[in-house]
Amino acid sequence: MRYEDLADLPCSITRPLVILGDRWTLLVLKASFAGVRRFNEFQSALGISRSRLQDRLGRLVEHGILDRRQAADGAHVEYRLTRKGHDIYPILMAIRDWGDAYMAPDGPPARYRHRDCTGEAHVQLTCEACGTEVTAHDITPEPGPGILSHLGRPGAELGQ
Amino acid sequence: MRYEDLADLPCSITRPLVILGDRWTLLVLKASFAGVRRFNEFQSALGISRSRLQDRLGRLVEHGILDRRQAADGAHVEYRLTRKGHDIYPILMAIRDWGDAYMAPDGPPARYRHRDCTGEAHVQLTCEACGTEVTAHDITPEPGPGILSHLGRPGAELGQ
DNA sequence: CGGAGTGGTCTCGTTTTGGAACTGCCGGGG
DNA sequence: CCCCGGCAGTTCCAAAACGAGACCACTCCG
Repeated sequence: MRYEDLADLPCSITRPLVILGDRWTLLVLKASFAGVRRFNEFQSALGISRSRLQDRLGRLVEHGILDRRQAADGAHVEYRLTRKGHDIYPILMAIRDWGDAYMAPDGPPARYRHRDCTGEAHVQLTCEACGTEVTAHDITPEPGPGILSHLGRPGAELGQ
Repeated sequence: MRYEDLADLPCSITRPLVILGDRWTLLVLKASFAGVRRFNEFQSALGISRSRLQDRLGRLVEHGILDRRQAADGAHVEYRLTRKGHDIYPILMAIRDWGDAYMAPDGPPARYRHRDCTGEAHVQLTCEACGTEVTAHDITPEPGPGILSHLGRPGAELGQ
């Protein structure tokens, strides 16, 4: 089985991971959220090779996560987050919370503050019905509507 | 620069990504949360090659995310999530929320319900001071204590 | 025109990956 | 006891992904 075929599985964790879950993609997006927009800027900020960066940016544009456009002065190109790309932020913040908890022995390298009140922002997994914060132990997955069209398909035994 | 050297940067997004951000690692963890514990079970659930699975499991054990132990019957090996591994769940749920929003045209393939009240669980990025939900636009990163020890180091220009 | 800066491409040697065959271990049944 | 099947883990090789650097085409600016 090829890795890309996983994108056909009816799983909302697997499908994004086929796009985002490789060596550089989420780091490129992290730079995007930090305000990086230009090719050379990405390259020097991340230390990624040019050909790899080209590949990753192209893939993100292809999936509608970044938008590639000529800048106002016409002299260079800009890669900017789309709405879809902007909504990836909670994923990066969830990673950061875990990194702060387990990989930052000297304390958090950065604080991510709410601009309005200077409080720190954190990710919470909450139940939309009762509002309490939940963990993996409190969750039971069950089939949803999106799985119906996949029931009799080949490969349906993979994933959950 | 080698990819693994990124782990030295003082950034709580970059450091976890060096461990978790490759082709299979988060999918292995997704299977773990779904109750998969045995080598062959991981392999048939994911379609990953045996050598790759061996590498990924070993790396996760090495980082204290999974615990490798002999099962009670002594006949086989089990890989179970540690506390550190268990805390990765919000990352997967953030990915799922995004996947449900943008990669599930037929609706969510699965619902993740709160066992106590059957409400659905979702990830929120909230300000711990004022309690409101925030997005990337509302956040201003600033230096934290963990960055001090890295100020004069080589490579400090990378990251943000 | 010439030089600097841009995004992007090409090539080459290295590393990572996928697939499948193979090993060694253990328990159960004859 | 021996054989067999299932298990985790290893080894091998071809293919794909990768890093580094040279190279190209274009645009602005003087």
